Amino acid sequence: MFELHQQDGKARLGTLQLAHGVVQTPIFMPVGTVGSVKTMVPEDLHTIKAEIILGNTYHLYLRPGMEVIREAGGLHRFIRWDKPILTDSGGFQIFSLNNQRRIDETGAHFQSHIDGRKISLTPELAVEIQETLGADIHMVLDECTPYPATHEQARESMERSMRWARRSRDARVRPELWQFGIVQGSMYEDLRRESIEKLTDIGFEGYSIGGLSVGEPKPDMRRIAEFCCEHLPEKKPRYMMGVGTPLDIIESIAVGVDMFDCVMPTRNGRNGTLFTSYGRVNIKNSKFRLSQDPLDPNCSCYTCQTFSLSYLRHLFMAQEYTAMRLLSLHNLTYYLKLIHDIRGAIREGRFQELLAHHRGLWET
RNA sequence: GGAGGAUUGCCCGAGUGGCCAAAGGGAGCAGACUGUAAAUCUGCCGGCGUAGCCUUCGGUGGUUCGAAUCCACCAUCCUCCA
Repeated sequence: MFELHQQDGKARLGTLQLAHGVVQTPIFMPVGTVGSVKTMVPEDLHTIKAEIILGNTYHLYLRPGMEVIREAGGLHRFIRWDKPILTDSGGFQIFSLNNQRRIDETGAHFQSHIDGRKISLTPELAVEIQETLGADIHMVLDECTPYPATHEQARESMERSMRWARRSRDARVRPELWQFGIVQGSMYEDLRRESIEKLTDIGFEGYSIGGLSVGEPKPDMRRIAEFCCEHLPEKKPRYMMGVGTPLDIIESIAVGVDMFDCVMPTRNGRNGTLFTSYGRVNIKNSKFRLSQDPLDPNCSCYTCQTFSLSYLRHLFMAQEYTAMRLLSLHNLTYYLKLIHDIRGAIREGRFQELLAHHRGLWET
């Protein structure tokens, strides 16, 4: 169940009681698409206080395949992560692999990015896979509507996603595992509203806001996030999928979002961009060549407690695996510390203050 | 002593009369990344604020309307024969 404990403005403090444990909200969930938060092992994730991580239906279904995971006794046991897992349905792959898939009423038909073979993902199969994985929370199969979309395109796409949501709900056989519906409707408030009505009529344990951060201007993203939160049920968790930057997360919490996931801390870490208490850092910059300072003096992570900027830059330039691991570790630590600080600020009624600080820090 | 071959921008390397400030790669510099086809991708990379101009392809001199490209000599390196 989801318990709402406290609010500061629209920012909410709550807990999710899931099959594999309790999760505090707001929460940031590191992304581990193929059964691994890239470069991290479970022990690292425990150290940085990750409470729940993501997996992906499409990727895990293709490789290693359900036989392997069933044999291991589910995804948790397979990857040795005993805390909650949320899985995405493959809906985002409909969006990101758009030139090698076909979509019709039955579902999405992909050409595998691994070996080219054809695979079909229906709403029912996506549920079956995710229940086999044993995800504490799984997503209905949806179409992440590309941006820009005309009102008509957005309506068609949203309505199909809503029909799929119905089928997904009907396909469920393990009620102890949560299932979230996903709001679509692009940048159109009437469509978003309609989508919310359809989903709440069906009834889910929580609701995701999908189709954002797909190239739209920031004001649109903020507007739609706020609009959705105003119309979603108060007593259910709200998950903004795939978002985002530190500022996106705080701004979204400010309008009432509870859950987030994003590849940004891990991918940007691997690509040399770091999030710190004083803003963004590109570790490649030559100004760090001789610096004996830590990456972030206000960070408690192993990377910042141990190594100099000079050494981290060297590792990155030399393309050492260690660089990717240390930088991912730092970024994830930053994100989880951020969310922890946000919770504290909500609890103590100074969320607006924290929000203002981060606007100043990132809006440059 | 003789016979061949080589010398290109930070490095490697293509280029054998104009389409060459000179392919390509590396290094370097800067940027991007939002439910992960990502240890990926983009831009810059002789000088001058651009159009354009200026100085470059071991050195010097020459041939030519025009030379990194042809000729002569010099320098350095490599291979083979004595």
